[in-house]
Amino acid sequence: MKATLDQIVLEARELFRERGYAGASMQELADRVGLKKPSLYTRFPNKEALVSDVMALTFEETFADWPEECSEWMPMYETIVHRIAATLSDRKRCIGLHLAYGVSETTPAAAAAVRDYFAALRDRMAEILSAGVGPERAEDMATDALTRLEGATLWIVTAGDMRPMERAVASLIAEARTASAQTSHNNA
Amino acid sequence: MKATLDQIVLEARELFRERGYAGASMQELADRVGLKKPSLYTRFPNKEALVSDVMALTFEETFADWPEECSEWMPMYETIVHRIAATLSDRKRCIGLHLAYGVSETTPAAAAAVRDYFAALRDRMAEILSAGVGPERAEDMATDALTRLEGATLWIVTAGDMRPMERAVASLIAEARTASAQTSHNNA
DNA sequence: AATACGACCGACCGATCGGTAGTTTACAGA
DNA sequence: TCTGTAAACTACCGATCGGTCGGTCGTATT
Repeated sequence: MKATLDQIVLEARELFRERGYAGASMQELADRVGLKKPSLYTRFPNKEALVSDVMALTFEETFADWPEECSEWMPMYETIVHRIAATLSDRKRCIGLHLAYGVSETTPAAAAAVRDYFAALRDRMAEILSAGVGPERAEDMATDALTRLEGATLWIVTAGDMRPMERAVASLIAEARTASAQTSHNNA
Repeated sequence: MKATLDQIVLEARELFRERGYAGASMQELADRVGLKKPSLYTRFPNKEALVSDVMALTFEETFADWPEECSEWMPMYETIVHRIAATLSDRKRCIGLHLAYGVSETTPAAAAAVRDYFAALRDRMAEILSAGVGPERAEDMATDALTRLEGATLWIVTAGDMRPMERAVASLIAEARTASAQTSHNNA
């Protein structure tokens, strides 16, 4: 095998991130991994099938080497917020957001994969937050946290400005602390 | 003229919003406005040139029938936040964000148009906020407000969920009020 | 040595892409 | 009524799109 499956998925992710779903071509993916186009179709039935593998890989990477469940929630929340922000700042754009806008009803499997990715990410963050701020507020807080992290990529993409992302990270962590303090106070 | 320039730009915007820059084709735009493809090229030199017209139209629409400058800042800020949120909720996605991700160094004029659009929008919001929270905090607050509004489209696009957008609007307005109160207090 | 198989590739498919050359049509002004 | 002009048209360009066909090659099994 000239290229492993993981290499292809990694390169596909980079291509989707740069050019979006419609703008990414199987020909360029083949060129990047050093294969001819027909060889790609021995591994993937079609272009759309790449998307779910790309999202699955991205989710796994986000939670690679994840600490034990017995850890305290606040360091865990800080870690995941920092990891997401670091990836977005590093790659200059969000592959999930680009695909979310790029897929449509003509690519239902891809749309489902993107939807499930963000739902799973939100659920994992809500699970962590739940230990600190209670289960009622956790899901909304996780959703809004992703809203701000993803939204901050707008300024990276258009102007190369990282400061909105830095402010988002700082205020998310600060808000989690205050929310936790209020919850403890209410429970006391 | 079978179709006015404005009709074409309006339809181009809808097409870009749905399919992104790469996914939108001149053929489909021609079909939608009831023209043949070559007729489009009598009005626009190329596909890329549509982008700046689309963004200009969108900016003008956002500030159509804008109240006099002598108005109080808080109603003005509420109005613009509500207008942006209403458009995003209504169209289910943001044309600016879709284009921001969709254009690249191969379409520099389009990239510049999108960058300038968001910069101008942020500046107008900062100008309004400046009267309430002071010029130092205004620009960051305006930037972060757009971050949250744009980010909230993620959940509309992927899951049809409007609640994150509603929460973003509510908390933006609430934060503007508190920030204003703090500023008044400091000045007093 | 015969066989079976997965990885790979050259050549090709119909369709569509952005864009253009050359021609017709409709209408305004003289 | 004639004429100039702009808008729209038919027909086409080379390139690229996602995807497929038929076959080659190396290797592992028997």
